[in-house]
Amino acid sequence: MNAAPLRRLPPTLEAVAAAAGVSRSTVSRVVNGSTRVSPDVLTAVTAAIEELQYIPNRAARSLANRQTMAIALVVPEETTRFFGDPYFASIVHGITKGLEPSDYVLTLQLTSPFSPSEKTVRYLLGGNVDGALVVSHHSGDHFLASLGKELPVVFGGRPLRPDEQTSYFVDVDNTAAAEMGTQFLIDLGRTRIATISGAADMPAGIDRAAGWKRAMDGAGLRSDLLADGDFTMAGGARAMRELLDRAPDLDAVFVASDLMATGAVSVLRERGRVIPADVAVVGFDDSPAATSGEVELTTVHQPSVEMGEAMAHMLLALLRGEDPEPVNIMPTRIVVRAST
Amino acid sequence: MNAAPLRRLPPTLEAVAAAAGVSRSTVSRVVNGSTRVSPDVLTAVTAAIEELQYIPNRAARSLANRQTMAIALVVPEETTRFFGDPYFASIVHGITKGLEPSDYVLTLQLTSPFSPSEKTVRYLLGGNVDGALVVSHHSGDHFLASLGKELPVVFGGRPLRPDEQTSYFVDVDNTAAAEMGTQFLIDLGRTRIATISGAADMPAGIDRAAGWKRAMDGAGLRSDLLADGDFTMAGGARAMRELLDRAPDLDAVFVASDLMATGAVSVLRERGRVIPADVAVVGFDDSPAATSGEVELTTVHQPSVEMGEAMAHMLLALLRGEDPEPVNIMPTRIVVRAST
DNA sequence: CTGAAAGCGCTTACAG
DNA sequence: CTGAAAGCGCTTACAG
Repeated sequence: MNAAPLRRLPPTLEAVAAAAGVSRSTVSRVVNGSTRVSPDVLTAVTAAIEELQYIPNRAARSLANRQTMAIALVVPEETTRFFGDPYFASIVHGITKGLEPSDYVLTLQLTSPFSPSEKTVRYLLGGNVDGALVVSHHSGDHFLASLGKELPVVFGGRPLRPDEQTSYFVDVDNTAAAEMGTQFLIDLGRTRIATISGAADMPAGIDRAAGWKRAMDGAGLRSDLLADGDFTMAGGARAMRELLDRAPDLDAVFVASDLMATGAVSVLRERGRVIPADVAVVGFDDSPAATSGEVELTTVHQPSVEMGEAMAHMLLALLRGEDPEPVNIMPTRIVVRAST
Repeated sequence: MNAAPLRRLPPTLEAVAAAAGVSRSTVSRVVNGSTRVSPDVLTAVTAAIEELQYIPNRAARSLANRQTMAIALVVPEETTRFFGDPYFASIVHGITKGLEPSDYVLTLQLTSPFSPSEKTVRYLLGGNVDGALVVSHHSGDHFLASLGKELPVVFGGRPLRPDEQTSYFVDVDNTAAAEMGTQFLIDLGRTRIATISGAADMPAGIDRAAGWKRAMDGAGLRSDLLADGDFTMAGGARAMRELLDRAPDLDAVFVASDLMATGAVSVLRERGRVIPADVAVVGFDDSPAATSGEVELTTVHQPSVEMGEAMAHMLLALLRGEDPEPVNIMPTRIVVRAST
């Protein structure tokens, strides 16, 4: 007893061919946009397709031409973190936009940040997708880079180890961008500038901390005030408390993500600091978090949506068999708001 | 000139059969867990599969048995909203969990909240998925309900129009839950209780507003203070400002989502109200937003993760050809924190 | 319990 | 420009 309703079987290529009075080969050609079809045949076939509401069977097509027309969106993050940081929203938005004009669909693979689940690996290597996009603050692990020979993969964010030359990725120059953000604070006359960094095992975390240090060193300021905020709002708050305890006299803080900055701002106000009079704050990302908190944040803007699009375009190029630049570093800039 | 590297073709059923010295039928049986296989053959085949690292070709399998082993996650929301509200994170987390033990993969379809894109419809009806899960505050539209005959669909949230009997969905009793949240405020002795509702075109928005009104009416209190917050943080802030302007004397507010409550709390503090002394706040969801803001929120807890899981289970049952209860209403409860 | 054979709905050289 | 035919890698009655 199968409760599923019986459905009329969808029309096949065969049916269209019969309706149009041509062979299946011909229908296949028009479906796939081949030029070698005479005008009248084209018209007849198009009409038949329209009339029968024909939609090609994806499985049959995949089997025949060895393409799945699917792309995996691999997210090695905790679900809550992935959904909790607006930065990801922008990236995914960009990816969706970039893939829109193509016929590829996106498949979601939420997996552990440490090592991909067996199901994910099997899925990726089982010929279920034509390529993969990896989006994560952890993506520097490039755990899939080894699969680069098996499957075209594009990462969001540089590889953790520079020797992984095989990787394709799009990123910003996090070090230079963080240096710029910190320099902005220095130019404002601040001298006791702390930083709240992302986790030390993530390239974005490492590089932004390095950029802060470079600016501080360059200005002859002490770079002793660093606390790890782990790219979460709660972590940002925690780090801010720690920094305030260590250095009640700090007059500025460069925070490696807007989300963490939101947490930091709460703590600063809780402790009676006026922003920016007492403490100036510069964030990073220019995500919606920058403008949705208690104080609108001055921040280092990175073009997240465009980065997602660029990832999609790079993968699409790879899938076309082209040879795109493997590294795309996009520009950043400072956006000044109320927190400085 | 195709730049894509040549790859060794993956092993097929045929290869495994040869290696194990049996027919393809037999290998197919063990791959699919049929019981009608003798122990020694089972051992031999299993060994061959292991040795060759055989992974069944999904397209071939789909073509033969007319199952895609894919489920669409349809999200009729703006990308930023989808990613901006932690409620969705929990639902998707639950869905992922619920699908984990199965062999189904999840396909992501971000689409317009108003009408599904043509690409989405083609995808869903083109035999690319075996079923769909629709997650959205707008899901009451049940725009896909009409496809219910073509494709098993499970919604998060009740249909907007009660006559859509065909729908499968999981939800909470939003009216009762909102009434409970409001009653909690009444029992605290508050009398001038406002509400910030979700949008009026979404079932969750409508029902929670109705529940608030029911509690107010039941207590003989005036239910004149309602403002729409559109389920966003910014909307919550806007609504709070409006309510405060209209009724500076309000002493409590029931907010239809924690995310909106976060915005409302900011405004209340900005306007010098002490929470909960001057104004008590009750949210809805018990999402991470309830505890990540300036004040930990008392809120109506709904089991979002479990709801996602329930959606997955219901769809899986449908796909098995079973006949599950079409409606699953899950329990809610009050969680008391600092805002009351 | 096991195998031979047909069939799922396409694409793709190969002829013409 | 068009068609006949083989083949993609499985599953599934049907025999035995």
